[in-house]
Parts: sequence; C-alpha cells; structure tokens
Amino acid sequence: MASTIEGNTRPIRLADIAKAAGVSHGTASNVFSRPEIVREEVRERVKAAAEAMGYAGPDPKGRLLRAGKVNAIGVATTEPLSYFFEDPFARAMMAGISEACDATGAGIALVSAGNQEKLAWNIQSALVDGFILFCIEGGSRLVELTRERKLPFVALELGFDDDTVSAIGVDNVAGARLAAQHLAELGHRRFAVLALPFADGSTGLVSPEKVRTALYTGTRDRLVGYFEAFSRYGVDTAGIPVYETVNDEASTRAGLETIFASAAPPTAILAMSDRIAMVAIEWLTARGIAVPGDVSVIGFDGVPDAALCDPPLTTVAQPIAEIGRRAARTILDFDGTVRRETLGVELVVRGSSGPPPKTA
Amino acid sequence: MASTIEGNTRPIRLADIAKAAGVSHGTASNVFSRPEIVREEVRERVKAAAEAMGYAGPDPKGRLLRAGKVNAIGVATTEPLSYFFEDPFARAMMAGISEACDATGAGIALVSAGNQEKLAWNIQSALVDGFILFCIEGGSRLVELTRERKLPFVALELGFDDDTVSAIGVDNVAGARLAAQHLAELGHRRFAVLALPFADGSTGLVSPEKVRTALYTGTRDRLVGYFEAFSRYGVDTAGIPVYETVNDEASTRAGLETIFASAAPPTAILAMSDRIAMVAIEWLTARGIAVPGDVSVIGFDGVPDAALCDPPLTTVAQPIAEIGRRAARTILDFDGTVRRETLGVELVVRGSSGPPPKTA
DNA sequence: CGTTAAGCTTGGATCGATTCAAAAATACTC
DNA sequence: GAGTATTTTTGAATCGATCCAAGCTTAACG
Repeated sequence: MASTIEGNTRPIRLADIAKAAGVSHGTASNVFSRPEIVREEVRERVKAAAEAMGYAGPDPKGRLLRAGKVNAIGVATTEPLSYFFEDPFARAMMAGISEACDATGAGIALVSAGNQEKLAWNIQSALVDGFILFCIEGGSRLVELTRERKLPFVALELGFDDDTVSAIGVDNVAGARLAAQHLAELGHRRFAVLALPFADGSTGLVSPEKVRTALYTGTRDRLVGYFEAFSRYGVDTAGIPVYETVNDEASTRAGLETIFASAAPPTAILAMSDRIAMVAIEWLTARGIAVPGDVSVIGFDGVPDAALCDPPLTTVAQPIAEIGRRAARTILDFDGTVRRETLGVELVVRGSSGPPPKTA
Repeated sequence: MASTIEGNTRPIRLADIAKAAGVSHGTASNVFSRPEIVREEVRERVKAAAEAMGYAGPDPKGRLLRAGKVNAIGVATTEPLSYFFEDPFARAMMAGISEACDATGAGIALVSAGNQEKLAWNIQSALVDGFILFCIEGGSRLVELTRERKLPFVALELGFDDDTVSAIGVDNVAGARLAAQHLAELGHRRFAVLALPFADGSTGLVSPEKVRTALYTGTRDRLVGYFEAFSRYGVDTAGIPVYETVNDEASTRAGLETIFASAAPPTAILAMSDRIAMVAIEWLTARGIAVPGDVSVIGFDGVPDAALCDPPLTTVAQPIAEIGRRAARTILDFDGTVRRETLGVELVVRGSSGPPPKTA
C-alpha cells in the first residue's frame, strides 16, 4: 500500500530490502532468483522485509540489463497496429507465432507506427530479442531498418532475393502453377491476373519490364508460375492483362474495372491473394456476373475466411500457421546462421471455380 | 558487418565509440539523444566512429534502466496468446487499443501463458508501463497477480466490485434490460438465459444463491437487467432457466440441450455474449428449429461477426473499440488515480429476433 | 582440537546507457 | 586585454538488478 504513496519517496529497490534485512544485496538477490541456495532463516527474514516494505520483487528493468535477454520477440510491419487484429492472413500467421511463443513462455511485442520516422524509432527502441518482419508494402525499408538493429530477424511472405536475410516463405512458382493449371484443366483460355505489388507504391497494368525488375520476387514468382502453366496449355500469355494492386479493395476494384472494360473479358481471374479474390467475387456478383458460372476466381493464401465466403473460394493454401511457428522458432532458437525455408502449398478446390460458360 | 562476427568480441558499447572518437561518453550520448547540443564537428566525428565500428545506436536495454519508461503497454489474459487474434471480441478491443497506441507511438506487449505459474512469471517480468487486463475466466487471479506488480492497470469487461482497481466497462444492467424489453415487446413470454460465468470454473443451471454471490458482477448485472425488464412485463422470472456457460461452444451446447429438454421450451433465448448467441443459432438451425420463426435469439457484445451470421444477430452492442481506446489512454495518461468508467450500450435489432410463433 | 569439506554470505564488478553540475573553451563587449 | 556571457564538454553519479571469486561459518571426523 504505502510503497509509492508516502510523499515522494523513490521506489523501493532490492538494496533497500537487503539493508532492512541486514544482509548484502547479493544475498537479497539470491532470495528472489535462486532461493534454494539461501539458508531458510535468512530467506524468511528477507522475504518478511520485502513484504513489510511493499517490495514487489526484482524490477525486470534492472534484471534485463544484466541478463541481456528480453524473452520477447517483436513482430513488425509498416501497416498500422490494427492490421494484426484485422487482416485474416496476419491473424492466421500470428496464431502460429503465438503458439510457438506460448510453448516457450516468450512474449510478443507488436511494433508498428503511424509514420515512417516513428517506425524507425520504434524498431530502434523495441525491447525484443529479435524480429519477425511482415513484409507487405515497404518491405525492403523494413528490412533495412531492422538490419540496423543488429538483432536476429526473419522476413515473412515476400521473398527478397537477398540471401543474407533469413526468410520463410512458400514455393510461389509451384503454387501459382497449381492455380493456373486447375483453371486451364477446367477449360478456361481467357485469363486475367490481379497481382500483388511488384514494387513500392504503384498500381495499374503491368509491363513485362516491370515484371523483370520486380522488387518483390514473391509477386514475380507467382506470375512466373501462372505463365509457366499457361504455356504448357498453349495459352498465349502475352494477351493476359496483369493488373498490379496494393492488396486492398480500392485498387482491386480499379483493376476489375480495367479488366472488364475489354471487348473479350476473361472467364477466369487469378488473384494473388484471397483478399483480392474475395473483393473480386463481391464485385462480380454485384455486377450480376455469376461466379463460377460466368467467371471463375481463384485466390492465393488459404485464409480461414476464404472457406466462408459465397461461393467458397478456390485457392492455393499456404501453411500460414506453420510459417508463423517456424518464424518464431527461428528467432527463439537463433544460432547465428541465415535460415531460408520454403514450404509447400496446396490447391484447395471450392466453389468459386468451374468450367467456363459454354457461350464463351 | 564486422560488429559481431569477429571472434568473441563483446558488442560495441557507447563508451567504445566515445573512446574511439576521443570524447567523453557523456558527449557521445548527447550525439544520439540530443544531437543539437553538440558542436557539428564533434557530432560528425562521433557518428563517423560509430559507423566505422558498426555501432547501431544506443542499446534500448541501457536506456530503459535510466529512463524508467518502456513506452509499451501490456495486454494480459489468462487465455492463450492466440486468443488475441482469434476471438472477435478481443480483436475488436485490440483494434481500439492499437489505435490509441499508434497515436502516441506506444508499443503493445501481449502477455499470457500456457500455465498459471508461467503467467505469474510473465506478468512479473513483462517490460511494460502498465497493464490492460482481459478478465475472462480467472479474472480475479489476474488482478491479484497484476496488483503485485505495482504498475498502473485497468480491468476490462467484468466489473469487479473492488473500487480500488481501475476498470472500464459498460452499463450491463441497462443493456440487459434493453435486450429483455425488446423480446418482451415482440410478445415473448417464455425465456431462457445462457449466461457467462458467475464464478470460476462452474457450469450448469444456476440457483438464486449463486447469482447473489456471483464473483463476476458483470454477469450478475446482466441477469438483473433481464429480470428487471421481465418483471415490468409481468413475466414470472422464477421459471426462467439460467444456464451458466464458460462462453464456449461445448458448454453452450450443453446448456441448450438442458433447456430444450423441457416440456415447455422457451421461445426466446437471451445470450450474454454474441459468441454464445451464434453457437445457439447454429445449434437451433441444425435441429430444424427456425430462428427467429420458432425461437428468437439475442446476443450481447456487438462483435462485427454478429452482423454476418445467418440470420444476422440481434444484439446489445458495446462500444468495444472505444473501451479499448479508453483503456489504453488510462494507462498512457496514468495520473495515479483510480478511474472507473461505464459506457453506454445500444440495442441493434437484426434478423435473429422476431415475434414468437402463433402456436406457442 | 585441528583439519577438511560443504554450505552461506559478502561486496565489488558489471550490464549500457543518461543526466547534470561544474569545468573548459569560445565568443563578445568595452 | 580583462571581464563577462555563452556554448561545449567532461566525468562522476545513477538507474536496479545479477554474478562470482573469495571469505566466512558450520558440521563432521579422526
């Protein structure tokens, strides 16, 4: 009760307890951190003194400096903090991370910020043992910022071709191939791609140059996978519109407007995320275009929500939680080496894909 | 590059670069924390030395000890960490908390643990300036644990009658009254209540004694609200079954089994959470009982998902995000006083409630 | 009773920074 | 050029603990 209330007395330190109990601070410390090596009588005396003075136990701030380990991992993104609780992909990932952290008793610190400057500061000053980076937009900046900190970190999602950074991702080429193949086998021949960002801050129809110089290799790889499969089915990939979105509703809708303004609109849409795919389904349905009757839609990610939308989304499922678990483990068991893992993906066929309309 | 790689050299400290640059560590510190007060030439020299030695900037661990402020708030619960990303109520709350934290640049540390012992330790050792407590099950334990820590904290959701702890919640009596009144006005006269926990670790039909001695006053208040409204409409409250759940699927289903085993089953169900209500709708629908045709269901909370289920849930909406924002502000602007806030709620009528069947 | 082993305690060193009063350097005034 | 004002820099003190080598007790044994 009295610990902080009586005037401006500064908070009680371990040293104060030691003095009150008539032991050295070393012994007092032992009472709390290794009670078994302190004689019972002394231990009781110290504990009684602590109780009497309202001492809550060693302050983690002090302990931290000595121990050097925070026992928490930071999860950083350039999106606002609420992203972690609202975006389905992020949530599934966080569930995996949480699991690994729970298992070892580690905590999670969420790092983000309204503006770039604050983000830099927050990354500089986060009390964590390492970082997991959600590389959405501005991913490369995030990596640079974090590298500065000289703590272990692992990048998620977008593969940076930089082999010096640990990263965990999926086989984007294979996944995309699966998606395209599925549609081609259903009989589709006219496609459109709603892509994730190739580079920071642009949207719109994408030129082959842009693809070659893509900053985000994950996006490029998915496109490569789509095109590989198409080639095998004799589809002319040159005619396929590829529209770059920023994985949000507005840019996706803009992409759809553009794509369906064409004289020969596609009968199948390849979306590089479930988010995009679900917006597409909504947009199409609202226009009276039947899914999958008139147009099939296939996503990428395999977020839980995809199973619940109407029609349920056919998609390429990543082992999202597993990625999260591995990312957390990479930080928790950090051994100084760069670790790059690529996990497999799985085609999940649901209701949003079917044969093309006969009339087409 | 070389900072950590060359053998076992211990990491570079601020003092090292001070020596290298030929200035005192005081000056070196100023270069980073108050660059404007050091002469440009010196500043450049120190920065160059830092760069050359691969010094990433002052270690937050050291800074922390001196500054005393972590600039992060802890959010604690007895549930596993994944709760924060999966439960709709928690997510909506976290979104509000995130917003307030983003605005001031504060971080969020999630605190939880697999078992009770670890939880105690994690709360003891979390590096935070204060706690927001998600008081679900075991709420009182969580409060005790946190009180030990002697940091500011605020309890969410369940009102503890303990006036010494800050808490933010809603007017449960008024909200419950709204719910019951709505059903009564639709013409219902036979009700059942699916309640939240009254005390730790029990489920089943609830006796009046139990209600009187309820540990969770929030649960009790909602019941009081229901009954108040019923009395006003001349409904005999003695005959209303009140089944205590632990806000999960299993206990809710068990409650429904019990309730509908009756000879005169209710025509309306009052659920104390949207979670319970949604499970109820699913259970009823699966039994071929029409909602709201045969039985009306009303929830409590107003989570976003409630608008999306089929039929959309009629419920009493709490200003969840606002509660989160205020809780965060309470910690961030802590002034040493106990703050207890009660916010208003709102009846949201959707598709799950309607007049009772004619035949009943 | 002296010796040895084992168990406890001690207090200085350390973790990595920030702060602030005082000293030093520089600039300015007459 | 002395005197004063101003800007910079210094270095000791501090934040709150943990660690560990060395010293001290105590118990046991011959």
